[in-house]
Amino acid sequence: MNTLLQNISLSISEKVYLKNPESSKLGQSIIMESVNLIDEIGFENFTFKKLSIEIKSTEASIYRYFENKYKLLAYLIFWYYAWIEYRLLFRITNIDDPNEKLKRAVILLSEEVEEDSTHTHINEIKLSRIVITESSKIYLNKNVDKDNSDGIFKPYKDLTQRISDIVLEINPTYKYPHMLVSTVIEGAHHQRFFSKHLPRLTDTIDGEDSIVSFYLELVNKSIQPC
Amino acid sequence: MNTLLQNISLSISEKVYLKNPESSKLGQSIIMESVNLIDEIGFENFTFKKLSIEIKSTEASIYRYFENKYKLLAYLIFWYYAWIEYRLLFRITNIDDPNEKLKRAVILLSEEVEEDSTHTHINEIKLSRIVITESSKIYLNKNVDKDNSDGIFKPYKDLTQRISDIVLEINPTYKYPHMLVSTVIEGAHHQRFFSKHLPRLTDTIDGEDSIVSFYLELVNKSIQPC
DNA sequence: CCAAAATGATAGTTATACTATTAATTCTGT
DNA sequence: ACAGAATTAATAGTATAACTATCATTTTGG
Repeated sequence: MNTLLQNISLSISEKVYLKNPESSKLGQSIIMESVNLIDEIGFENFTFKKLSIEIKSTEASIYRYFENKYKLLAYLIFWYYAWIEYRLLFRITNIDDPNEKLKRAVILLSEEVEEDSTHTHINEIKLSRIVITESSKIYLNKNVDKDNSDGIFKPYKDLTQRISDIVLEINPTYKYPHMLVSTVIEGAHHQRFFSKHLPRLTDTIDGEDSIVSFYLELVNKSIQPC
Repeated sequence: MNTLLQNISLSISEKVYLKNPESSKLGQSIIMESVNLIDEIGFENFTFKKLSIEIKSTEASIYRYFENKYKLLAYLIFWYYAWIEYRLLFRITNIDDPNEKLKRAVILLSEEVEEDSTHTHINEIKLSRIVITESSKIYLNKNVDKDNSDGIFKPYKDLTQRISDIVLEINPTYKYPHMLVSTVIEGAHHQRFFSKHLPRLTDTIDGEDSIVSFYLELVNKSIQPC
């Protein structure tokens, strides 16, 4: 998988960048260091000025790649979702039982990312923490409709659609496949955050990842026709 | 209920304000107009400068009530959750069947707010839109642990706890009551937002509020011991 | 090796997020 | 009703963020 990942490039809408950061050393270091810096100081405190110091470049140069820091964040988030979809395909190839496919999908969506494929210049562990804390900021704003019509949410929609299709394979009459899947994706992020910072909103059980267990059970029961 | 609401004051941690906005005309107009302004232009574009113009006062005066705009937002969000808990108590008094109580709670959490009690100086319809779009911004940041230790999240935790208790009345062995309830609260907000801006992530069904139906079914099935 | 493209260095603009000071107004208790 | 206290208004000022513009320097590809 790692060897494949370095050869394919995850497709992200051209509307999120002015110049493809994959296309140059500088662009790649913008991506790599922005992940480190956002993870460290949080998106609110993150500025292009600070990033330019980290990468020993200038604000103006970063602005040649991204219009503003929200677009850069969008790039990172959608890179992540494209990466998740890519891993999903890997985990379900050659599996025929749709129940098993769905189980693997839900685990992928709700488990903690611990794997950092050293073959990309992005630290996936840090990026997954950024996704948990910052991802909603790319759509919870007044630009969402324009961004959506620019197609930037495609990787997210594609992932949701793909898993919804598995749900419908199991139960073609289930009425809310997309809501179920987007509830799991967003919910898993929230529960991860809550378990760390607001544990009273969650339920911890020794010796198990209760976020994974919770969503596995929730999805299973929800799609039963009973 | 409205007559009661004007007499009780919803309890919000004193840590979110410097001076209680309920205690003066100026404070009340800060609250009232901030709801109008945030709903209109979004929290990112909202500034104390703009608010001061709306209320025909000054930035400095607003700063005497709230440390910064995040604290003001926190005040609004927790006012909302305290209001929701208050309405919950009203809707479930004299109901004995825990299944009916839970049903009413889930409806309250997932339905659209259409009721504006003219007896408060807060427009609840606008506030509910603010909660949908902006509420996560009060905890998805680097201050969350300090804010939490200041107790500002209490109204949210109280509401979650109260509904979790109903879940446990129905099924005392259910392992994830808090996660289920917080998933419904946050999820309902997200689904409301998606249905308006990213409908591909949801499922719309003619003639019904599919967000309410989805969460009613999800909760019901999840807590079945089967 | 030369031209074009990319990057760096620097400066400047506007807006935000505050803090400080003093004057004017309003409230409170006797 | 009035003095003193508290609150609010008016104004100014600082630091930083979020850009834009210009020109010099470096890198790269044919």
